[in-house]
Amino acid sequence: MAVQNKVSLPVIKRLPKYYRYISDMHKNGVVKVSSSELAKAMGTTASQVRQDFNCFGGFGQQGIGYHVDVLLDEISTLLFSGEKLPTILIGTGKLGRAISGFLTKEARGYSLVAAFDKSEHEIGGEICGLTIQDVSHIESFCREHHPAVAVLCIPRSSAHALAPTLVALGIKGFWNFSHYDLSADYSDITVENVHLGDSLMSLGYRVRNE
Amino acid sequence: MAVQNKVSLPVIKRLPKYYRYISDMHKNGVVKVSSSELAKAMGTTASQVRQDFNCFGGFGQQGIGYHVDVLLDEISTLLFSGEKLPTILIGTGKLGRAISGFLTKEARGYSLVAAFDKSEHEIGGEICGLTIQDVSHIESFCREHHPAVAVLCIPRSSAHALAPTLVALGIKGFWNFSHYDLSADYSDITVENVHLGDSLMSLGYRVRNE
DNA sequence: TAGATTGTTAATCGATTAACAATC
DNA sequence: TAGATTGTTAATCGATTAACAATC
Repeated sequence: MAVQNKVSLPVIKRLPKYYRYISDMHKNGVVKVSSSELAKAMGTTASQVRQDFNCFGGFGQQGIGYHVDVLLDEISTLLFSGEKLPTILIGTGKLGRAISGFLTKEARGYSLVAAFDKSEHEIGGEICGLTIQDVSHIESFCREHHPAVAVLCIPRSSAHALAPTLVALGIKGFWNFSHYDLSADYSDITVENVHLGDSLMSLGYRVRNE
Repeated sequence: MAVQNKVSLPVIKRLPKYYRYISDMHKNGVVKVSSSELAKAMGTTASQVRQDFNCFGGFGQQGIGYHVDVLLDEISTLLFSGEKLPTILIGTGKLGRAISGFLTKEARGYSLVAAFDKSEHEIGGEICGLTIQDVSHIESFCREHHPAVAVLCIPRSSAHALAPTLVALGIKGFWNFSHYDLSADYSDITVENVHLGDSLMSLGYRVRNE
């Protein structure tokens, strides 16, 4: 299985949705599913389902369909295989606390290894079982522990200031809640942007104008 | 100006980013900008900038470029014109608190008018200056106050259970943090999904496999 | 007028959908 | 074998990019 030479971003972004629907089916005891059944449930087309799965080598059997457990295994492997990604949180405000709670309690494949803030008020405090460190210690921490992912819950200016350091220290992935456009300034890193402001603005536009 | 018959979703989703960059330029005293300058700053192409702006009638002057203040005005009008959207929050856990804080303090164009939860522990408490109400009162509240937007910070099962009621009560826009796929089950409503789980999974895939 | 840069049409590119041969 | 459904190739669709005439 698995040829996955350059799978396109739209396909990758659909993987979690497949994972959600197939997990559900598995929980509900569904054993076998066809591309058209899955497509109907998910609101997409059978063609797309088959094209997507075939990006990773194809998980089905001609004439039969897909075994739910095989599908779940394959997609889980794609999404979660290997070591947990050591992750640091930067910014322990309200949003940082909610997000790190989610990451440690509900997400799979990540391990929160440190949290940083610049405020005296936060440093020394506790978050997800970790002691909040002064962000000025971030460089020495990264040199020693080599985290792979950074979660940015800080304002745009701070993110802009910190980004070159983090990239130089070998951070490969950013879960970016700041409004700074990381992807514009760096290549060779992976960024998932969660721009709450952008999201609200486009929602507003559509509610008002559609 | 403004012809905007059916502007495509990719264009709409780019509006907030234009807004951010143009706001910045305005703050920094930039008076005039060409499509190629703006494109370079934003990491896109001059063609796309001009195509995008022309979806809304075109904001520039041939031979000259775009006036930053005109651009900012036009895009602000598109994004924020008219009444603030009356908005309700459902789910006042950690995430709900962070998100409603963002909506009331940092976002434009929205007005949080009520917050609901189902937990005894939350009901009667305070959030963003509002008293948290029992979610069982949501129907009568909506009949009286006609909110336009609902922010869903509740688990998937609750969202699934509540959605038909909310849609029937006339909610037009959903800012959906639950993992329930609203868009699959309803049309005629506008949904902005913030699927944190999906976001983390696709980040993980890319960090591991790229 | 000449240079610059838009607005807009045309070409390209990529993603989605349809079709069908392979095969269980 | 016949029916079903995949894997995969071909056609379509839409979005992005390029080109160029309009015009400031």
